[in-house]
Amino acid sequence: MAKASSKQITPKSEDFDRWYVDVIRRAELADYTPVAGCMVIRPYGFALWENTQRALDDMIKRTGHQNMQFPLFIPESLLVKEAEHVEGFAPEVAWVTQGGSEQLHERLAVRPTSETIICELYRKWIHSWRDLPVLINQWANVVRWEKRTRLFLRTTEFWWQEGHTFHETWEQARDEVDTMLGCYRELAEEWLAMPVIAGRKTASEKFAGAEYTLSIEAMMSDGWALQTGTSHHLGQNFTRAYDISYSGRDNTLLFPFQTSWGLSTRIIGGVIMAHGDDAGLILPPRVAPVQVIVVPIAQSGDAGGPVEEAAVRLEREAPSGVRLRVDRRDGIRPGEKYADWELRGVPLRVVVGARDLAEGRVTVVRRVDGEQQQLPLEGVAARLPGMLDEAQAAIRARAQRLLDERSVEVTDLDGLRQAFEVQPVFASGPFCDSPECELAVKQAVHALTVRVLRADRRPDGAPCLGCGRPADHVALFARAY
RNA sequence: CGGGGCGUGGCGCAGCGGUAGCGCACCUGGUUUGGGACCAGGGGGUCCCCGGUUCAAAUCCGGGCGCCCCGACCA
Repeated sequence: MAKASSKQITPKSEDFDRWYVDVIRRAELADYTPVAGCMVIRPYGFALWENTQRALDDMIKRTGHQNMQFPLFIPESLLVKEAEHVEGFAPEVAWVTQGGSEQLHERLAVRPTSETIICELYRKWIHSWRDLPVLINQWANVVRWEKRTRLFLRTTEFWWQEGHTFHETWEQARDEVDTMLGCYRELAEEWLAMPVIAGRKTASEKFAGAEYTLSIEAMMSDGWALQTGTSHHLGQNFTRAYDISYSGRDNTLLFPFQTSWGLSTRIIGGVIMAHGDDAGLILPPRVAPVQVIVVPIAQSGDAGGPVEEAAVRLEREAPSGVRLRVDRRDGIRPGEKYADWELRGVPLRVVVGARDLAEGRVTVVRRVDGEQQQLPLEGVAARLPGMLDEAQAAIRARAQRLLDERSVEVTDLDGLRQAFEVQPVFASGPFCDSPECELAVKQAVHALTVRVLRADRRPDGAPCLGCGRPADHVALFARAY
């Protein structure tokens, strides 16, 4: 039976943006704050981020990097040394001009990213080819002054990791950039169940100061693209500007090649939009703060009875590593508990009630598709890890199906136009990567962007869909957040 | 930065000259519990701010401030 509308969230199909905000606030992932454009990540949302963080941090360490921490502030003189970089970030930098009651002699930027200060410090520390490679990472918050913000996707302050490395050769930096993009792909696909398309950004979309930028792009369930991780080959642009030089193997003075790569809390927005439905979040088990919710169906006067006994048994028998919780809240009926945990995206629900218990069974319901089964209480706890793996796979498969269904091939601008007439899609087609053709694409379909030049596809001599000259790439075209 | 809209308990709104109300949420007690319960009681608001008009302003007038939505720019 339909309840008062205030208990429900806006249906996705009715208004995707409102659905998105409703889900985040009702599931208590995050909220607005008194600070314009800045959000607060609430415990449930932060637990989701922490699980994501842990998975990525392990990969960062496994690939040989170490964590460290740099200052929040960057002196103006430092920030401006790399021309393209400053120009790119200038409109988004927040400045500190006063400390206590005293005017500062030099403005301090609140870091929008840390390349510049890291270069300044490593200038002191890199002297020899033996000091290379430098492989470091920091988890930090950064500030980019945004005119228009959206929870998780674009806020003035956000949280991320930024990796920074220095290498002897261009090729080593290239390999690093590839490796880390691979980690991001693994995180997105294996942990967050979001299939992604990887590739290189066009000149207009690359990081300010980079030689080139790679990214992974995921499809949200409305067909829009979300860039969920980026990896930049910085060449020697910064190391020359910041005068990081070292003595090489042949005793000549050299500039190292540099990379940087980042993944932010934005990816949480991706998880929400990629998987969620009208009932709320659908979280992949590997990162879900609560993986299994046990709902006891209490009967009046049976405190300590068989229902509670079964709940306790599940708690005790759940294999370590399974994040299981029993919802013992009093005064809330089971239906409301179901709705509540569905909203929060918990992958599995175990319903423990007298009726099933009389036959020695419990009911297990999977969030992603509502699939329901009665299983013997005996041994059910041991089966949870397997069921969680299946749920993870089901979420991934569902996202893959969406991506497949809404991907199209195009060969000319007309085809591109037609592809977007019905609904937003991921369109792929031969592309020459000239600024003129990029503009032509943007004009052909409103708000359309070149997401990436796909790493997994070759044009095989097909003509560019913009100019007709032989294309060097297959580009992914989509509307993007 | 251009166009539009809105500021009234925590949230969503109504009231548009006579001193503030509804739904949800919240608190207490009880009955309930296999899909968002019910009954009874209760707490909570300088009606965004400043000024003006009036016997009387949430309501009318002037000026601020804040926020949201739609467009141009962006992880």
